[in-house]
Amino acid sequence: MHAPAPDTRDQILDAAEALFARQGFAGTTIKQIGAEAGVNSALLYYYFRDKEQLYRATLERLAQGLIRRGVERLDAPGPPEARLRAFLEFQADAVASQPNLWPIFLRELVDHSARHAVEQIRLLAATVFRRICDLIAEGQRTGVFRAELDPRFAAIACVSTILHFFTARPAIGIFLGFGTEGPPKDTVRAYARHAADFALAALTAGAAARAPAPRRRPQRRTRSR
Amino acid sequence: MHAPAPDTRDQILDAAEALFARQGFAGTTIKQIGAEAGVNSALLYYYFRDKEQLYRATLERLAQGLIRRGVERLDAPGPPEARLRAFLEFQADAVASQPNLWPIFLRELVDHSARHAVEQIRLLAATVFRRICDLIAEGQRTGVFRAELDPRFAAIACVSTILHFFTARPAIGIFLGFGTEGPPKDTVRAYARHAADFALAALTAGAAARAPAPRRRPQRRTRSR
DNA sequence: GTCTATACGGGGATAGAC
DNA sequence: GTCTATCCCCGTATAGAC
Repeated sequence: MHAPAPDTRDQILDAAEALFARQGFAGTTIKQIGAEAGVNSALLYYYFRDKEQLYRATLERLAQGLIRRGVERLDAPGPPEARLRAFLEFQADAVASQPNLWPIFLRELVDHSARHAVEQIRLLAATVFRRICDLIAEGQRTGVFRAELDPRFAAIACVSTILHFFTARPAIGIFLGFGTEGPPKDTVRAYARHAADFALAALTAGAAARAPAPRRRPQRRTRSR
Repeated sequence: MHAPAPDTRDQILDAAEALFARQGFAGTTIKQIGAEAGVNSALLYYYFRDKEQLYRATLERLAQGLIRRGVERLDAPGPPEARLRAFLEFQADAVASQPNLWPIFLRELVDHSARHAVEQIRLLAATVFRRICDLIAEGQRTGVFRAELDPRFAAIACVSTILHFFTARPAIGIFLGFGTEGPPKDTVRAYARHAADFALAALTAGAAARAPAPRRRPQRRTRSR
């Protein structure tokens, strides 16, 4: 589309994203953002109506990418358990490799009860979350996942095992004998693998895995709605 | 012990705790705390050196209670899986019933990387966290829990399923079709039960549960270190 | 588009009267 | 112990020159 322009506007957005992630909305000043972006702070008011609009713009940009790539994973072909595992690993990787992603949403959750991100979260609910639930329900129908679980609760629990690790990183660093900076990269990767195993095990535990043949129950279509 | 005194000092601590939990450290003003406590804001400097010391005092008070009651649960008699389940349910209940508890520690994690709470977290590591790990290791020795899991990672994952629910409450509210205020109480309780089941299932999945009789393998001693 | 200068409000902390 | 009054700094946002 209209591709070019490593514009001033983008520089401002990048600077704002990094600072909001590190310091939160209230903790970040317009002058800091200007300095980080290499422009005068008054210029921010030329591109954005006020501090809040700039903040909302960073949230939108981040959510877009997350949803797009998350849906890619979830729509890939394959059996439910493989797709779920792939998604959980993607999620851990996304959060670990994009240092602003989770901090900024986490802060939005605790500082503003997600008030500035309702739109984005509704989108997440209708795309990523919905697909995870469908995936789990599908696994339940085919007998690889336990049927007693509420798919929505199960989806939340699966995601929790990954995200809380990053939320509580400083504390976990201490628990595991590292500093407050949190565990090093390879420990993070090891935990991510463990968490995916953990979640999958919880779903499949005692499942009618030995229920033979793919039993062809009328099976309602998924209705991508 | 020295019981009396619903002192001014305590009123200030209570007010500070509530406000720090709702608004964070930076978001709360000395004048707000004074107003909420019903005293003049300058008086805070008579009881506490500055805003930060007041903040640290609230963190200490909360951590004390948490550790004391958590250890009670974990030291109760019974088989590992029952004690772990009891602890997880206690944790959900503690966080749900003490509205300041998790918000204040969560904010300390994201706003200050737990800098003001290192002492408390070290204590948690040496008491509650350690006991959970031992509990899981014990279950692994007796064959009720899967042996492949790293007990420390497993402990983190168990706790995550509960805590993340409260962290992400506004988002989860939207996911489940409620508002940003998050799901109502009975949904929270239902999720907590589910999360405990989920965690226990992950631990016991395919475990030698059907391995008969308490098989008396040489069984290394626990070595309380 | 980008800058300088500044108005305006609010927060932490202290001095000192009672 | 508790209050009033106040100092000083810093943040958002605007006016207006270049």
